[in-house]
Amino acid sequence: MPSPTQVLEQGFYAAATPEVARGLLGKILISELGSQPVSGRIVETEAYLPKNDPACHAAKHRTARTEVMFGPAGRAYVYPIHAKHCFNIVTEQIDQGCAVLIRAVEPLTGIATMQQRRNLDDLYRLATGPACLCQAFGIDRSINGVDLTLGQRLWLEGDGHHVEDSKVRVTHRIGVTSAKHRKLRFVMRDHPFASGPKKLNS
DNA sequence: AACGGGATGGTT
DNA sequence: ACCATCCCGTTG
Repeated sequence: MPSPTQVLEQGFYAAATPEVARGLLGKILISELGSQPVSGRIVETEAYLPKNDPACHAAKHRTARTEVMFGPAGRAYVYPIHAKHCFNIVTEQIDQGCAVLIRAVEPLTGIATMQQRRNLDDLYRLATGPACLCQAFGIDRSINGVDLTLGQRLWLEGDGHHVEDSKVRVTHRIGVTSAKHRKLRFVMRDHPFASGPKKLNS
């Protein structure tokens, strides 16, 4: 019989950011933001740290844009970039200013809906890349600050699937210019739904 | 008010 | 390699 699913609660997110990023691999992202539910399995994440991480939006100081990053863990931090959006989950304790970026998921359900939203059929590019998955899941800036621990509108679940360390590759972050050396990207090794250069993922 | 860059992604 | 596109933080 299938393993019971469980909504990820605040305690899951209120931990060290790299641990959360690693732990999110294999978890299920579920959106009921539109009329049709969609879901997918997370295959790629990045950690943005509260201290000594110049690539983190909250690195310098608190601004209007990054306000939710300083709020409770388990809330959505959605920011616009290049006329698109990226979806993050706030981590650690209040006032820390850190988050995990969700970079790619493997589509599971609601695929037709995702294909409509993306105006694209190719399953392998439907929700691969942070801005692509936002479009596929109906995530825009109106979602900024939403509590992801409620199991409503947008949330995450574990389904008992265990991701072994041997299946995880840790690399530098994609598209980040500062702190380029830091290994804070977590990706399922050789996964067909991961973004980024293939050689980085194997 | 003006300016420049960006945790992107699609095209050449 | 190029660039569309636009928001945000910084500077004046």
